[in-house]
This record gives sequence, structure tokens and C-alpha cells, in this order.
Amino acid sequence: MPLHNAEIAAAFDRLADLLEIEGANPFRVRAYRNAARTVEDLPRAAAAMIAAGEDLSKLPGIGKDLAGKIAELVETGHLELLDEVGKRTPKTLADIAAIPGLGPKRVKAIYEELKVETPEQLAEAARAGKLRELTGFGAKTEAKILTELERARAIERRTRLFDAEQVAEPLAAYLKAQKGVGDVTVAGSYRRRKETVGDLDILVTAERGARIVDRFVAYEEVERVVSKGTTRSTVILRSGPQVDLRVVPRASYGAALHYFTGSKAHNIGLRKWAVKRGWKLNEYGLFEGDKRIAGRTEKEVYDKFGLAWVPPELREDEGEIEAAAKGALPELVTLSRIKGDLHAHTAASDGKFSIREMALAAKERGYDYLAITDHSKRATVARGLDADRLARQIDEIDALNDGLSGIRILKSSEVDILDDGTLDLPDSILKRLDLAVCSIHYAFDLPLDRQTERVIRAMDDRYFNILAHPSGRLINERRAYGIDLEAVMRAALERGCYLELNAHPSRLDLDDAHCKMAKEMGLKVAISTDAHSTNGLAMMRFGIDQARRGWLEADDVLNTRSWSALAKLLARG
DNA sequence: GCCGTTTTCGGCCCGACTGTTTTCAGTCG
Repeated sequence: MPLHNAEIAAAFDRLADLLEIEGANPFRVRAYRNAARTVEDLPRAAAAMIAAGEDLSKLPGIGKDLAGKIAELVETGHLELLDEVGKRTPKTLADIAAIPGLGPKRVKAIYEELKVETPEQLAEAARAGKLRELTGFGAKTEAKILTELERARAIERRTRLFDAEQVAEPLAAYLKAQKGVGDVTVAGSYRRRKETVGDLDILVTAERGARIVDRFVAYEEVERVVSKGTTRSTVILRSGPQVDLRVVPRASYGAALHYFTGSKAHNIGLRKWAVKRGWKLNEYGLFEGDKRIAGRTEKEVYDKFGLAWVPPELREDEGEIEAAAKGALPELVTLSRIKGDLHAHTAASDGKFSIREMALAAKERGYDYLAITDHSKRATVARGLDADRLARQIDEIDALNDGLSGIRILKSSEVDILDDGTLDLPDSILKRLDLAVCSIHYAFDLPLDRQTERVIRAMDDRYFNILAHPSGRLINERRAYGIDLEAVMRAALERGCYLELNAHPSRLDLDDAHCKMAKEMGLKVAISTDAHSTNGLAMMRFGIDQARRGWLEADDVLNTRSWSALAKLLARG
């Protein structure tokens, strides 16, 4: 069983932690951390890339040595260097270093002077009052460590963007209501519209920072104040997430917004540009010596570098800075370009509303068409439709379309892909549909090659159009099933099929990296909500966010087209 | 450990807050 990318990344992270505790060259440590991020973000398994004979040392931040170590991990499941370091410095120290407030220096002191190797031993030492006796430690540090150890027990998960919005927006409105406050922006991965958010970063412009910080820590949902200064504060909210507030003067707003939007990798990339020109870029502006030469707006900062303004969704140091320099940034798809939704359920299966109600809700959103895609019979829990019931639904839709104006209901089905790769409904009924959306709902744990084969075989059916939620992952709940999406995309391209970007905040499947992969292959994507209610249609905007993170333009998205143009693309020879 | 229009050595992003200091180290983002 080859190691997953996440496991390779974890090994590098652990090695970085241990080397740091040992006091190794900090740049060497950083190299391991960078490599961990690179591997983690690969859209394909490193193991598969190696098997295909690709040269991993071509990846950014991966040289000959690290490529060799990745190969070693893939082939043996072990990293000799990590085992070697582990003999000198217990691997569990990395768990201790993960506790907020404890960095390499303190971990080293705790280990060497108290022989503490595990979080459990650390808790014991803290309770016994032994930590405060160490130089550089005091009673407060000891208490903080105990609190953090408690907190770590409630396993931390990243918050879905959708959930984060519900925390962030009211807090932003609360801050905005303070007199003397200018802009309030939720920056960070939230502004980059990442599918999940770790901490929330809120940026506020105000000339008198202390007041807004006071208001911030007085917010009713604040459970604990971690730090509080005149321009900066961190709190933990009752609902879980950590929130960082930064107050900056108006003249620094653009630079600060850029800084706190990140990503860190993008910022480092841009700061290197500054260094090359003898400038300095920080959250207060772009400086030439002591003179601020830009910073009021983000655009001003990018302008100064001769770069186009980079949409936040692209700021991952994945080539966007180079594209901005060449004037080659994509014109990202927007919600207003969407002309219809190609995946929606009704009460006939597991949805909540009638076909007519769903159609009217779609019309209200300004759409020209809505595909009704109730489940097929294999999905018994969802009361899936067999051929007879679907035939009656087709007649019903024909009748409805005759009486409706301004919206066209497309006859469709979410057809189960059976475990042998056949479709759950016969061609005799599928051929009466405007399009077929096909997906997997059981047998998730087939071996990777069989799962891939299953889907590709299903695409051989001439009525197969769109593969829905291609990886099957549910954020924070279920991992993607083992499937080679690159092979699936190639197969789709060859057969005239397409993939869905499921817009549901728990799915967002395809993910950003696979959207980008599809675009690079020339494979178009349908952004669909999989709505089970009229409200569900509103989730489209999360799909748009994800698509933008994947560099998709309107032309890359199927449902930015009129139905007549779309029908031509769907028609298979 | 990586990287290169400063290219095989010598760099590698920068500032605020906390708790401990008695002028600053450690940590974090």
C-alpha cells in the first residue's frame, strides 16, 4: 500500500519539527516544511507520479535530495533520516511542539531538563508545577500550556467555509457598528474562498486601534482572550474558531489587506519581488527606504510591481504572480454567468419540493434551465425512480414545460453507476432524457483500479453525460474514494463526457486542484448544486468560489451556456 | 535543503505580543 501524499507530508513535517528542536539550520527545516506543503497540495498521488517515471525534483522546493526521500517513503513506507533523528530526539516531541505557545526552544528545554517526551507527561509536569521552575517559563506559561492541552483533546477540525461565514459575518457587522471604524474585511483563507477555514482574520481600519480592540474582546461570543494589544488581538469564540483582529490606519489598508489575505506562499512570493527591487513589503505598505511608495489599496501595491491585481482565490503561489506579470491572469467565472443548474432533486426521490416549485425557484434565480435529476432505483433509501416512474416524470415535465415561460425544465436523472460499471437504468429510458448525470452511491471501498475502471466503463454508455461528485469526499466526514481522477478525466475527454463540480459546501467536489487539472486538459466542468430543496439552489456560489480557485473561466464551465449551445456539447456521436 | 539575469556559494520574509526579562527571547501568523 503506497503512502498517501498526506502521509508523506506528515513525515516531512515531523522531521522538520524534530530537526528544529535539535537546533538544525532553520532554512533546512523550512525546506522540509515547504516540501510537505508541496506534496500535500499535489493533485495526484506522488506514488503514481513516480510510477509514471515523472521527475519529482522538477516540483518547486523539491530538489534531488527531497525527491529521493519521497521515493524512499513511497517504496519503503519509512524515512531512514526520520528514524535516525527519532533515536536522538523522541518523535512524540513533535506532538508537544504542536501545542500553541510551545516552540522548538521550549520543547527542547522541557525535554532536556524534565525528561518530558509526551503530551501526557507534559500535563503531569505542568500540574505538578515543575514547568515554572525552568528558565524562561513562569506560572502563566504553565497555566496556558495546561489550557491548551485540554483544548487539544477536542480534536480540531477546519471549519467549512459555509459555517465560517455564519460566524464571521455577524462579527464583522458588530465591529463595523463602532464609531470611527472604516473598513472591516474578513481576510485570510476566508477571502481566498478556501473550502475550509482554520482561523478567521479580520482586518479593520481605524485611527484609534485601542477602542476597536476593546469592542472586539467584548463581543458576546468571545470565550477567551488569547492576546490583546492596541493594534492586534486574538480571541477564541464559543463556537470554536480562533479570530485574529488587526487594526491598521487607512493609508495602510491595501497593504494590510494583501498581507492578511495571504496565502503565506503568495506573500512570500511577492516579497521576493520587493527584495529584488530593494524595497520592503509589510502590512503597512510598500517601502523604498523609509518612504511608503504604495499601500492604500491592493491595486496600488500590485501596480507598483507592474502586476495586474490578482483575485484572492488565486493567491496560492501556483503561478498567479507570473501570470499577473504577463497579463495572462484568467478572467474567472462569476455567479452572474451561470445560466442554469444541472443537478437538482424533487420530492419524487429524496428532495423536498415539486418539479414546478423547483423550476420556479430556478427561474427566480434568473436561470434559463434546471435539470431535474432524481435518483435511480438502486438508491432505495432515496426512493429512487425505476424506468416506469421516470417515464411518467418525463411526461410530467413535458406537460409542465408547455405551461411555463422563462424557464426550461430539463429531463434528467442522477443515475447510479453500479459496481460492475453498468448504469442503473436501461438505454431505452436514458435516450428519452435531455442529459444523464451519473454517480456512485455505494461500494466506495473498491480498490483504486477497479473503482476507476467502474466509472470509465460507465462512461462507455453513450447516454452518460456528466459524472457527479467525482471523488465522493465529504468534508470533515468522509475521505474521497480511491479513484484515479486524472484517468477518469482523460476517459471523459475521449468520450465526450464531463465532470461535475458539486457546489454543496460539504462536497465541493471536484476540489480546486482537480478543477485546474481539468482546465489544463481542456475538459469542461458543470457547476451544479445537487439541490434537495429550493434553498439548495443558492449553494451555487460556493461552487463558483471553488471553480475560481481552480482558475476556471466562463468558457470552462458548461452551464454558462444557453441550453441550445449546451445541448450541442452534450450530444455524443 | 533549495536555488540561480547577484548562478555552485551564500543567501533564504517580517513585525507584534507575551512573559519573562531588566533590554529581550520565543512564538506566532
